[in-house]
Amino acid sequence: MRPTLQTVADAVGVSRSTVSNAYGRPDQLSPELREKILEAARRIGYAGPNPTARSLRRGRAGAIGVLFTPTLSYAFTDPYAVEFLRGLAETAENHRTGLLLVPLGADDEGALSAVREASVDGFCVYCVPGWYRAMSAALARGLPMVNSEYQGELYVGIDEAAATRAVGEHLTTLGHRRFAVIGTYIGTDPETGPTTVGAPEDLPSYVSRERLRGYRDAFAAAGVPWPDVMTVNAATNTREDGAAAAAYALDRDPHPTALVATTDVLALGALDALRERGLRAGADVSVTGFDDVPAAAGAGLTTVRQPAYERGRIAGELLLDPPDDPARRRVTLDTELVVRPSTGPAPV
Amino acid sequence: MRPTLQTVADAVGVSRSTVSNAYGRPDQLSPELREKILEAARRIGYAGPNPTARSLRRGRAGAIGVLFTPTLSYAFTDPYAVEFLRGLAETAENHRTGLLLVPLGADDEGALSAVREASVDGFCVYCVPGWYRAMSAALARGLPMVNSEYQGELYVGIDEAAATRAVGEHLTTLGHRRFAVIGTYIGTDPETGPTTVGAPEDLPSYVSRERLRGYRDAFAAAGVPWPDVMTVNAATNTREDGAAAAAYALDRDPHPTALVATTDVLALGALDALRERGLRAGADVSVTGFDDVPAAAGAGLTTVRQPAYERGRIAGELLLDPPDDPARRRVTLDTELVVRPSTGPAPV
DNA sequence: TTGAAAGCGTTACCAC
DNA sequence: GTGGTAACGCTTTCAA
Repeated sequence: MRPTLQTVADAVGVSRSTVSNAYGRPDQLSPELREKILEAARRIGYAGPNPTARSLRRGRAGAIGVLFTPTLSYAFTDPYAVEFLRGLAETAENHRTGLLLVPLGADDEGALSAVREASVDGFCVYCVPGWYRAMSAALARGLPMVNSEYQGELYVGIDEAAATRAVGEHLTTLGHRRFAVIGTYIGTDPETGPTTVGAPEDLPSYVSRERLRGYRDAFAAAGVPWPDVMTVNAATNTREDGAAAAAYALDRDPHPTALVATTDVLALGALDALRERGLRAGADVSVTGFDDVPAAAGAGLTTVRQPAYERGRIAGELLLDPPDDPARRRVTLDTELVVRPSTGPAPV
Repeated sequence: MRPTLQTVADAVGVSRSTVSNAYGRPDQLSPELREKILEAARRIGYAGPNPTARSLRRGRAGAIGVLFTPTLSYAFTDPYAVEFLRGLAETAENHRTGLLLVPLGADDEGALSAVREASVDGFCVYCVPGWYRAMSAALARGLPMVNSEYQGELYVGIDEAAATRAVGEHLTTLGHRRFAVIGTYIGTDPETGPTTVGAPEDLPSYVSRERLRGYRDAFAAAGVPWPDVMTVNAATNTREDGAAAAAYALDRDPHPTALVATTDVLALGALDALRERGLRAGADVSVTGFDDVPAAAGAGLTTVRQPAYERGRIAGELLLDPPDDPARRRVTLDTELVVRPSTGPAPV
């Protein structure tokens, strides 16, 4: 049987409380006794108080739960997500708090129970669509929760629509008038392919909705009504699906002169699709992304820089050390349009 | 006060056990009663059994602890580590198990308590030097532990020395005879700069030790004794420190014709240093790395490909579903020398 | 099908 | 400085 506090207490001939104090409140007993207890523990093979029992008793788990878009492993394929996590991890570490990556899995029921079974003091929700039931389950736990997408009590985000509006204006200024928008969660069915988005406002995913709003407004300002804009859904936020979605757009006749993707990963895929067809980015077709992931610079991709690391860091801060002033619990960070060679004047 | 099982039991007029069954063993009570209980819970605002209490009672935490090289956030800056984590996350998810990233922090004492306070069912230790006390603390917990570096009961790794021997032979075959080895944890002091490694066998870090052994053996076979090989320590596994270490080597006269780094990240930094000096990689100076991270291909870096994702996946498998056959609990994966333009014949 | 009782391993409070 | 006692919130026999 594994040793417990009691085992050690018996061995030394003191009470449980004293052993407990030896670990948690060294000032409550004499250094000699403490050393004697620790020594006995070592001899017996007692590795210290059981963390779960301690958590239960103390009412604090010592970890915050991280909810990521359905599959956990996906988080690590997305360079933006990795940066976000890095910021979050840093804050957590400073607060001596663990990060529990919650295994949402593919099925809804599993995700629900995973959220309900997570021993955490709060949740950081990232990139989980609002209609996903796991979100409500997390909310129901009644724990602090910071969300980068919805406007909750704790919030850190960017003005998504303003950012994409800037991208759209950049393109219309360059003379573009035929656009294709490539994004995830913008289709009625989850396949990669053309779709019709009546109005961006109706989209269930916050990020897609806001970003599309921005594009639409910019295009409309240049006289291009939304129904004339091609929209292509990407099943997942991967380079492959980005390429497939772009392929669809490029194979129309006439094809769009500008491909605007809602993420860099999709945009990088779009560049792949251009290359395959011998089209020159920025000359034959312009391409834009969003996020400014590390690979974007190398690919010469015009995009929106958003502070991923900062966003993660602040999310952690909000969760672990919320400001007293409610107003400061809602943070909006700045973004910046980064123009690179993937965009250029519309071909005549 | 937060509602508990009892609150719900009282509200419905049943016992705690029945409410517990409603959640954990639906087959133990009538569907009607169950629905009635769940409904009451919803009304009261009870989000389901407290995960910590459940863990305590069941004796299972439902998570595995991940121990990463001192700073947690570092894990996310290292592309190899991210791939490893992705594999681990996938396995964990399949087993409906969480991943607890343990906040080791910078100081030793903090790391110890972090390890002792982690509510987990096992540990996956990655890239934590053996002399780091957190390792012993993890060991002392008496939980299953998989280590990619040391030969424990559960092990998944590669033949590090054989892999670097192949790199060394590649270079000696190309005619190189003046080498500089750049690596982390190879210096007596933790600064970036020249150091003397009497014998690789004496290094405290398993990975560095093994990798240097391989280089030494290959160089020796070509008639270059170890003391003639320049060794430069890199304080951290970052591109910056790789560049700084390479700078030192390149600024000697005569400088080495080949820079062998123990990781790709360091090697990419070395390429930066070459570029700064107007030296051509593969022509003036050859450079090699280790890992084959995504950026290595783009940089034309000769390196050793090792299955990072697979390594993480298997680590998880070993922890969560250990094979009955003890022999199969120790896995060694294959590596492959990938030759790219960063290596070429030694200049005459 | 339901309920009573006995822990799981701790910590906090309050006497001594 | 030390030790009793009572929770923390749950699950699990076992008996009804």
